[in-house]
Amino acid sequence: MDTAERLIKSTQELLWERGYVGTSPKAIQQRAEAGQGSMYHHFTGKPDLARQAIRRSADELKDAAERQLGGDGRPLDRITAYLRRERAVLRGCQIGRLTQDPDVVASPELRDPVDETFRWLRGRLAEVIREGQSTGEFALTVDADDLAATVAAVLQGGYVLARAADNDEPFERATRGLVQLLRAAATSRP
Amino acid sequence: MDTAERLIKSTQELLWERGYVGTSPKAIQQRAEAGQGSMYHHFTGKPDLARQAIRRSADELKDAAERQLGGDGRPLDRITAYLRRERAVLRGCQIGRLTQDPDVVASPELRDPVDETFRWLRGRLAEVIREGQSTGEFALTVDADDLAATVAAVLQGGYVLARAADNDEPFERATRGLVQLLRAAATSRP
DNA sequence: GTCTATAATCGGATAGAC
DNA sequence: GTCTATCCGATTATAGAC
Repeated sequence: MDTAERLIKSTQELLWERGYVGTSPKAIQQRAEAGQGSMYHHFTGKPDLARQAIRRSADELKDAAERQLGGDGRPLDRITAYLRRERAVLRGCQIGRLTQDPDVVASPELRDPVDETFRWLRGRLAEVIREGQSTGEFALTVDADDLAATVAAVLQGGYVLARAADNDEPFERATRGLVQLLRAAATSRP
Repeated sequence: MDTAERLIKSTQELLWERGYVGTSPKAIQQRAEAGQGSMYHHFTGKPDLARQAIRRSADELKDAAERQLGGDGRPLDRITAYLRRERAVLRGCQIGRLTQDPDVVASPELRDPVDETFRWLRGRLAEVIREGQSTGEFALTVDADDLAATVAAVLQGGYVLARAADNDEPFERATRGLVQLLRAAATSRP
């Protein structure tokens, strides 16, 4: 792995662990085992490096989500598989955590990939839900775009609750509660 | 309002806007219109001040939640009222945002009030849900503690999605989707 | 209680040598 | 491409005067 690549990877990790305001160029350089000169040769500065790291993380998140959502099972099973996927819960979401960073939301350059990622995720979830509505697996009484936002929110909120408790349990409860609700709602009479 | 009080209030606001790592003693002093000497006279340092500010915010959150959850309406209506309460969505949750702060989760002193707040909230929601299950408003097929976590997670995740989009819409969708699911699940046949 | 002075360290870079 | 030197402001205090 070359220097520029190591710098991006280190920045991804630090943004995940400490956020943008909590991450210094020096910390990035040390983790990447690169000198200051190298960093400022390959990137114009911290915002530039962060921009590229965030784009990389966004792509990784989309790929990982598509692995469950794009499967060939039934829609409800794919959503359930996505919710139940093995996750490092206490680390939180590398993209979602950036929404709490004042410097990220204030900068269009940094917020754009975050915005785009969740927009894509909600759209993709809504597609799967609509598919399930056409087969009768999902209740027709619930708007697909609303429900997609609910599913994405349970994950993001599950991370928040787990980190507050320093324990995976609230995350597991939140996702399990949602799956139970989805199953119960599927068989409902409008 | 005396100086110590203004310092706490300013710290609450800054923790909400910028988090712990993003908030400096100097910024707190300026917002409170207090000098350095005053701040270090009343508090031992930034962690002490943050601790007191977080406790204050936690109490405020609990009071606000209890206003809807402790009403005398039907359980489903109280949960719905809590979800639909007027909120400054784009500001996010003053307590939830702290879970993304590395220095907060690393310090028991600072994380404890956050943990306690969400523990209380989930417990309170579970009580209301159990009440609703006994009256048939909530499906018995769903575990009350799980569902309570789901409800809390939708709110916390709704904030995340809204801040990513710089728009209230995803929050409104997420909460609306949950309300629709709750209604649909209530009438389900196990 | 509040003020000003002082200080060690960090943050985020630029400049020029190699 | 990478290294070292240098810079200026911010961070998080402490000390002592008023």
